[in-house]
Amino acid sequence: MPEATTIRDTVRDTVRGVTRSSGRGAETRERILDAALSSFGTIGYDGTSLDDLANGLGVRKQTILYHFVSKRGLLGAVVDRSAADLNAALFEVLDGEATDWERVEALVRSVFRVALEQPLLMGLLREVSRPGSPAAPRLKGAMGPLMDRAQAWMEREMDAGRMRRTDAQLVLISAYSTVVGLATEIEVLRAAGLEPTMRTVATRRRELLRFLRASLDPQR
Amino acid sequence: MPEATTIRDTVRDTVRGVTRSSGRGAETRERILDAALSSFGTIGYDGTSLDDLANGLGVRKQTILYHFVSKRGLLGAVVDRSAADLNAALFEVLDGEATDWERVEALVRSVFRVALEQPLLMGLLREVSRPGSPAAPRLKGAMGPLMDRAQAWMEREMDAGRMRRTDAQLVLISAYSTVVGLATEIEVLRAAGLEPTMRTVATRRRELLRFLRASLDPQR
DNA sequence: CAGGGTACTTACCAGATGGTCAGGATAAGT
DNA sequence: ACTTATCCTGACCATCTGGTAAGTACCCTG
Repeated sequence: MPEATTIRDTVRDTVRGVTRSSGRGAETRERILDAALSSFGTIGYDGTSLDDLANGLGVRKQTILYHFVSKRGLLGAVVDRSAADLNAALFEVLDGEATDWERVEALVRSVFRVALEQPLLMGLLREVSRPGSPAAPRLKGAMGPLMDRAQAWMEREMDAGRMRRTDAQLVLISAYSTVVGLATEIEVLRAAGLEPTMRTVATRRRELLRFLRASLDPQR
Repeated sequence: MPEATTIRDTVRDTVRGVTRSSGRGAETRERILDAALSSFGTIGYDGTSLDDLANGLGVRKQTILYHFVSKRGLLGAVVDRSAADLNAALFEVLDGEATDWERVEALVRSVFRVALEQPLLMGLLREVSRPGSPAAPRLKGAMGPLMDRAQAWMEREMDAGRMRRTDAQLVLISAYSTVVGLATEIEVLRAAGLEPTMRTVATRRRELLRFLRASLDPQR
């Protein structure tokens, strides 16, 4: 368990979120972030104890505080990194060559891919988008630019008549909550004893696309 | 975990949990349940402190523990009462005279009415349908009969050819998660600075009905 | 080899938390 | 008047919480 920090991990760590000095501790830092994401996303922020988190990692609690100053700081870092992951996936599509309806479809597929590959991230989103969450403003700040960009694009499409004129923000939030709701749904399915299949997810995706088409397609 | 208490206490608690002699303390008990529902549904179970809860009621923490033995006991009582409210609303429809598709619509409208009248209840559902929630099995037990009844009815309809044959449980869970997701959505809307309107809710309801029709209508 | 920065730890703590225990007040039965 | 049951409270406590302070071990640089 002690796992003496081997010396040669030095530079080979790809720092994902905020650029951080890539020393020996970079790996530990990432491991803490991973565990924290998992814990926050399942048992919640209040339900997570730094001691438990540290024990699960074979590390002392003070190591966590060394890297992230405070518990809130840790939550902030987790939110930032997760938002960065989401942003990367979505900006890629927004910058891509797909246009019009294809782009909407590509966005939806991209989000669902992330949701499937990183279910923990969805759990975090659900936890953080709670009214009293300490990280709600942080999430808003981290996701804001993406939302603004998407909204601006939609409004350009509407101006050009390629999209039906509606409240872009409302549509975006509906789509967002559908995806986050999917995470809940999967958990409820598990609780009911059913192992969620691809079918559930595919159905939900089809539903969302149908909703978007109904809201946005100028032909209807 | 002494957990002992006297036999008399145990019996008394059990009795109090189910029926509830209408003594002087009944009012206090209900007030505690109301406040607990509100607190659990917003800041969550772990985020709720018995001291704070009691202070908000102008009562000592021991009063809460007197009525509900433990914090978990309080959560259990809150879940039970909320589930009873939901059950009452839905069984009324299931026992009503509406048939076939009308009954499905009546059920959906009934659920949405409850969600609008008691948003706190939706918050509780979201909190409790979390993977690690201490009340997850309790909720399952309290809502199980209703789900079973609905599922049985759907399967009868399928046998009679009035409903397309699908996995009834899957459809029910999807509908459930849509409704609970609505609560989240409203909160996110608030966080984004938009005051949620009737329109949001109506849109979601229409969407859910469309999904159900697509899943169940034998004509399609 | 001295000095400094990084990564991590041991020791410790003040406050909050859920919970126990021993009552006190009031009303109702006998 | 005595008991009994219900409802509520003050005093107290073990435990856990996030957080501080002061090291220790290690590498890199001069």
